[in-house]
Amino acid sequence: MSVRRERRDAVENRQLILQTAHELFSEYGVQPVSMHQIAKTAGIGQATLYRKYAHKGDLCLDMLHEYGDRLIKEIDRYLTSSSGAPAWERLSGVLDYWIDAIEDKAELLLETEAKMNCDDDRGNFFHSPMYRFSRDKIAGLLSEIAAEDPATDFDPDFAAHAIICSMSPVGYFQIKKERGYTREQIKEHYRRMFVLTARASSVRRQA
Amino acid sequence: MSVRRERRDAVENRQLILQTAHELFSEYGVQPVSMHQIAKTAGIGQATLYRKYAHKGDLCLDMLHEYGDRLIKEIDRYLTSSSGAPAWERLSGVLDYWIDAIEDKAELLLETEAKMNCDDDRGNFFHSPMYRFSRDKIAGLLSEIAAEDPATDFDPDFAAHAIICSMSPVGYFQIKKERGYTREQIKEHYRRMFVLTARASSVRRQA
DNA sequence: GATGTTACCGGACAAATGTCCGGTTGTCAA
DNA sequence: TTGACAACCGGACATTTGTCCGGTAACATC
Repeated sequence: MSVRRERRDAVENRQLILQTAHELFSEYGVQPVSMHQIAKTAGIGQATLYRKYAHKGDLCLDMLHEYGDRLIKEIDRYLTSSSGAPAWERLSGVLDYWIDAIEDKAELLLETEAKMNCDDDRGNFFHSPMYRFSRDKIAGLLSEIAAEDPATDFDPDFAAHAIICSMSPVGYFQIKKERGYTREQIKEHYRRMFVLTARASSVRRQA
Repeated sequence: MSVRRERRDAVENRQLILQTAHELFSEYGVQPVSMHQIAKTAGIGQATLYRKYAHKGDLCLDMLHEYGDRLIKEIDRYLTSSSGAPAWERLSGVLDYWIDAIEDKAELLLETEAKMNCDDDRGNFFHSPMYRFSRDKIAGLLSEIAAEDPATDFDPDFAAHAIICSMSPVGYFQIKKERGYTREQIKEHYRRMFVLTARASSVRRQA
């Protein structure tokens, strides 16, 4: 049995769905727009929409992919251009990119996160390239930092996962609202929490 | 205008709802049970249920309160009994309690978390005593640890919030499933990540 | 170009979430 | 005790989510 590629009409419908959803979200916001409304506006059937996207979070995640690809490229470029800098500084930079992404795509990310307990792989943020890439890079940087400091023996992958989880949109906006922090202040807090400790022990080691 | 206490029939209904929900959840699990089913089984109207609980996550959070109160007491007792131990050890103990709670109440917590983007205060986990208490205690322990090590200058409250977020049920079960970790292995990972670093720098300082 | 297979289409259907409103009952004050 | 008010009650209703199935059209093969 040969691999059959997606039918042309299916591809067209996918484009149509993404474009329609984008327009509706731009006009009314993400939360108020229903799947029914998207299908109706796009002029397609309900099932056609649900066949492509298991739920709204899944659709939102797909809408984030383009942005995610761009983000991945940007972070990659940043890491290349700053490859001479110490690991803690590069880690700090990556976390900054991540926080900017949360602010830029708050609504889509919140919607995605809300439906993330789905056991199926589709529409699960943890299977997205954006998460995978970020976790790998953060883990790599943590490894570099750990290599300089023999006292730290945490698992870099686990730690990277924990760091990303600690930056979940709900948690981010919760503390931001509660304390009235600006985006830059939160970046600074994350730096102090995850980065400066590493840097400090590294500096202390050199002394 | 005097403060009017909850009407007797309202109190009775609340008890009835909690008991009915508990029975249904025990028999079928949390996710498969609908609000309609709960109301019908309890023999009350749909609106009566929704008046008390804005959504299923809100109901789950209320069901967690009894457990949460017990947890708070346990942690408090533990902290009192181990007040002589170093701060990093007590922090480790608190995190263990928290992970046990995630495992014990996985379903209810996942349901609560899924509906947490609600802007209204009702049914928001971040306003629960369980979260407040844990954050305060963790922040206090972090302060103690930081006091011993002048190199760390993170904000204890912010750090405590980040630690709790990093332990969100979805993230917890994601990494657990992906790696096939046991509960004890994850506890160990969190220890290494958040506790041993502090301990190490403290030991290094003494040397 | 004809043909069989197969994925796709979308309206209709089922079920869950969330809201409204006329009727009822507990509670407070007189 | 009684009357008035406010909170509560619950069935019916509206909206949203998610699924089924008969019909249609694209793609591979001949």
